[in-house]
Order: sequence, then C-alpha cells, then structure tokens
Amino acid sequence: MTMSEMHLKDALDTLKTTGVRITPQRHAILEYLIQSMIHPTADDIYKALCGKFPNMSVATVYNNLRVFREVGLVKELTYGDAASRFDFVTGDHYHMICECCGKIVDFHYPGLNEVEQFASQVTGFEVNSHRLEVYGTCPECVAVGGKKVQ
Amino acid sequence: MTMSEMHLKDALDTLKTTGVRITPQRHAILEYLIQSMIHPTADDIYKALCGKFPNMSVATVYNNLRVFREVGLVKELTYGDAASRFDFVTGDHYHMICECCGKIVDFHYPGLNEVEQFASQVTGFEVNSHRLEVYGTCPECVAVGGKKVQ
DNA sequence: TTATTAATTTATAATCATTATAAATAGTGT
DNA sequence: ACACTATTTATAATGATTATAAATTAATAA
Repeated sequence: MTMSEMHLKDALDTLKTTGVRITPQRHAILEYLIQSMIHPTADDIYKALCGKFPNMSVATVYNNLRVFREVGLVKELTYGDAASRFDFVTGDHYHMICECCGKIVDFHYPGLNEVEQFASQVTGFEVNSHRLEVYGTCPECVAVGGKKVQ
Repeated sequence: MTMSEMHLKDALDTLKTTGVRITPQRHAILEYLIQSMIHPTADDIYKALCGKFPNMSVATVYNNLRVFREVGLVKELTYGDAASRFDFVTGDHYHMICECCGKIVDFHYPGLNEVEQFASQVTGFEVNSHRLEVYGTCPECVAVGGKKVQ
C-alpha cells in the first residue's frame, strides 16, 4: 500500500467518523488532491475529473472542498492568484511560490514555534497556528528570464 | 512633524518620482492607510472617505490601491476573508490574525532570512521575499469565548 | 434485498469583489 | 492660459464562489 493509498484511506476514515458520506465524487476529489503536486484550483479539479465524471457540477467541487477544509483534510491557499488553491494536509510544510509562473512547491523546515510564542507574548493573543510562504522565481523561469507578475 | 506625516510625505515623493500624479483622492487614500491600524478592505476605505469625497467611485479606490501596490507603497493581504486587505509598508513586520473576529495586529520579529536561504537551497528557486502570519484568538474574543470562523 | 431517510448532487441563478470601459474631469509642464 | 495626458467617474462586465430547489443516491435498518 503506497503512501497515497494510506492517505486516502485515512481521509475516508476521518470523513466516516464525522458522519460525512463517501460519495464517488468525494472519493475522486480527495484522490486527485492527494496525488496532485500542483495545488490545484477548484476549476483545475473540475476539469481534471470531467472525463471520469461528465455530469459533475462545479458546485459539487466547491461544496466538497469546503467540507474537506472544515474537517481539516485540506488547506485553502489564498496567495496571489484570483482563485483559491487547495492542498491536502500531509504534515507540516511550507510553500515556495514562483512570482512569475505561479508554481507552488512544498518544502519542509523545522516548525517556527518560537515565532508563535513570541507573537503570543507581544500581542496577547492565544496562538493556534502560523503560515509561511517564501516568494521567488523558479529555476525554469529564471532560465527564461521571467519577470514578476504584478 | 509626526511619523505619519513623514510617511505620507515620503510616499508622495515616491509617487512623484515614478510619474504618478498626486490627486486629492490619492492623497486621502494614502493618508487613510498610513493612519489606519485596521488593515482595511477597499470597501472600508471607500466608505471611510465617502463623507469627505461624496463622488468618489469605488473603482477609483481599487485603481489607486493597485497603483500603490505596484509602486511598493502598500501590500495586499489575502488572508481568510473574501476581500483583500491593504497595509501601508512601514518596515518589515508580521501579522497576527484573530480567527474569530478577523482583527489583524502587526508585530515585529527579527527577519527569518535563514528560512529563505534554506528554502532556496532545497527548491532551487531564486528567493525574493517571504510572508508569515500567525493565527490565533485575540484577547477580546478569548474573553467572550469566541470560536473560530470557518 | 428492499424501503426509507436524509445527505448530496445537479443545474443554474445569485452574490460579491474586482476590473474594464468610455466619457468627463483635472494635474502638470510649458 | 493652454495643451496634453493621466485620472476619475459611473456603471457594465468578469470570474470565483455560494445559494437554491429539484432530483438523485449513500447508508442503514429491517
């Protein structure tokens, strides 16, 4: 059983224990997110599954992404682009974003817990989590002399 | 001359040197952003200036925010809410966001340059910048027993 | 296996935030 | 003061997302 298959199984178990039904559409969207390395938009997912589910409605994709986000299986990335992107949660990692082509690449880094603690101290907030993104230019765009999209 | 007035003067100088005209609307939007501690949306700004500029169009606000962002005077914050928020750039700082009421508070922390360097090494990107936000619950919402909006 | 129920999908209208457009206005340089 | 071009204005258009009502279906109990 591959890591992908384990992630999918765990995700389906999570859904079951929260009383969410496992429909073929949900299964397919989850599978796509787990296997996808591109942090897709809702429309990307809708188009990717179009062949396999010709009658799937874009509202189904949005509805299910909201369910997955609420259950904690998926994170919604709201960087730069007009449309949100979605990332299956596989363990803490950060994102590197190319400001030229928009590509998002995961990278691992030891957790920045000391920033959270410091921030809690100076602001008085009860801290829950943090997000960090690094922005730059991917090797492909550097090679082509790409410029930042503004 | 207060810090606010100096920021405004510098900003107007920056605009002049880039060939951008100083209109009363631009002046007012900049002033609002510099004095505002709330990281307002475009609509917040539009409504706040409505009294002083009854004929100002919401398109003017959006257009000018885009100009300020392009020139580097303002950063667009795309966290959580549907609408973007805007932050006058006064020096590097990070944001603490209340997941209950949406309030955003600035805090300073020594720059996380080592994350940028590490990320550049593992991904091969040419790194430009980073963003970090910490999420939690503000003291006011903690006091009221507030819960995360999802 | 079947019936039932409530969750979910579907198709599409509605909403919201932002941008595009064309005409009118105005900032700046000479 | 005038000319030129940037900008504002009013509002239509766009794209992403959500709301709605009818139809479909997943899961469970018998």
